[in-house]
Amino acid sequence: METTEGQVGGVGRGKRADAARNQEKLLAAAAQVFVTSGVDAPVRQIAAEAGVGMGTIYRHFPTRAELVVAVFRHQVEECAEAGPRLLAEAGSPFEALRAWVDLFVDFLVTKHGLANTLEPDSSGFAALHSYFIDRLMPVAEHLLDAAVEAGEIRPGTRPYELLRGIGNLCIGHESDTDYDPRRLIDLLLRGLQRSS
Amino acid sequence: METTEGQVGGVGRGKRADAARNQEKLLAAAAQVFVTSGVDAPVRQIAAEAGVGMGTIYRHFPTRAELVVAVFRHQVEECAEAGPRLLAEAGSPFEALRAWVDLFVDFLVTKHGLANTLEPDSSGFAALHSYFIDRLMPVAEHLLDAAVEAGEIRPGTRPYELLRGIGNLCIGHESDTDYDPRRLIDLLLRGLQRSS
DNA sequence: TAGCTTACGGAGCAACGTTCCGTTTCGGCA
DNA sequence: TGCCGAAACGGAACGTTGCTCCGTAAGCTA
Repeated sequence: METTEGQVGGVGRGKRADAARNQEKLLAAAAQVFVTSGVDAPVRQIAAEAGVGMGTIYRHFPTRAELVVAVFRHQVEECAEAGPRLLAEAGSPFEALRAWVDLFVDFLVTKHGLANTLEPDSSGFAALHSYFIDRLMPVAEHLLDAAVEAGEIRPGTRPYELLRGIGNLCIGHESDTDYDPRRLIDLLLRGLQRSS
Repeated sequence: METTEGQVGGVGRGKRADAARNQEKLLAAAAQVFVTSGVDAPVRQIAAEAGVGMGTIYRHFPTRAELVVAVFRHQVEECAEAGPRLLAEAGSPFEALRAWVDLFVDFLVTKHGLANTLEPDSSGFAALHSYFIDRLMPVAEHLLDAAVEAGEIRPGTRPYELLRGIGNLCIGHESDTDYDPRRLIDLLLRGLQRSS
C-alpha cells in the first residue's frame, strides 16, 4: 500500500533527485487540476499540467486512487484528528458528532467529485475507499459510541454505513442548485437521536 | 421526450415492419443485459445481444438514457401509481410514505447500477433523471404534504431532495454486503417525523 | 569520468461512446 | 408482378479514456 517508498510524507528521501522533484510537481499539479476539473480529471491532463509523461505519473502513483489519497491525506488526517477534539470541546457527544459530520461534509463537498469515489469498487478507486474507511471509521465509531453512552442516540447504527451514507448523499451536489446534501444529512442525524 | 414516434407504448405503429421488430428486439435485449451487466453495460453488448448494428441502436434511442427509460417505463409508472393508492390504503399518510419509499428503494436496488444514473448530469443520462423526477416528484410531494397535513412530519422537506437523497443512498449497495441503504433510509424517515 | 541503476517520456493498446455513410430492405404503386 | 424512392440497417471509423511497455536520458557512486 506504499505510495513510493516505505513511508509517506517525506516525498522522496533516498530517491533520486529528479524523482523527488517530479513527485512534488505531480502532487501540486494534481491538486490544481482536481480543483478545476474534479478528481476524475483525465490522467493525461494531470501529467500535462505537471509537465511530465504518462509513465512518470503511473510509476509514482500506480493507481489514480493513490494519487488522490496523497493529495488529500492532509485534510483527511485533520478530519480524523478533529473527532476526539470535538468530543472534548463540544457540549455533548451528539453535538460533537454533528460538528464532525459537518466537517466531513465540508471536505467532501468542496472536493469536486470526491464523494463519487467512496464506493468500494468505483473502477480502481478501491484504495481510496479503504483509506477513507480505515482512517475515519474508528473516529465515527468513537463519536457514535459516546453519543450512545450519553443516551443521546439509539444504539445500533453502524459507523461504516453512516460514513458511506453521508458520502453518498454528497454525490452530485454540484451542478444542481436544488440539491443540498446538508439538509438530508441533518434529517439523518435527527433520525439517529433517541426519540424520548 | 418521445422515444421514436409521437407516443410511447405502441412500439412501431406506422413505422416500417423491420424497424418495429428491431425496437422490440432492442428493448428485450437491453432488459436482459441490464439484469446481468447493469444499466452501464456497453452499448455494443446490447446491440450484439439484439443481433443489431450500432447504428440501429442509436437511431432508435439517440441516448442511452432513452433506452433505459423505455426499458423501465413500466415499473416507474407502477411506482408512481402506487403513491395515491397507498395513501388511501395505509393506516396513516406517514405509513403510506414509508411504504412508497420502500417500493421505490426496491425498484432502485434491484436494478443494478440504476441509482447511479439519477444524477442530473451523469454523462448523458440527463433524460433519465428528468423522467424520474417528472414522474415521481409529484407523487412524493403529495405523500409528504399529506403527512405534514396529518401532523406526522415536520414541514419543509423538499420532495426533490428526498428523492435524490434516497437515490443517492442506494448507490453502490451491490458488491458491498456491509452496506444496506434501507437502514439509512429508515433513519432519514425517522428524522422526518415530528419530534413530539 | 565511467558505468550501472534509476527514472523518464510518450507511443501504443484495448475498451468505450458516438457518428457517419455505403448498402440493404421495405412497401406503395403502376 | 416488378420497380424504385424512402427508410432503416450495419459496422467501420473517430475521439477519448485508463494503463503498459520499452528505448532513451539522467543521476549517483566509485
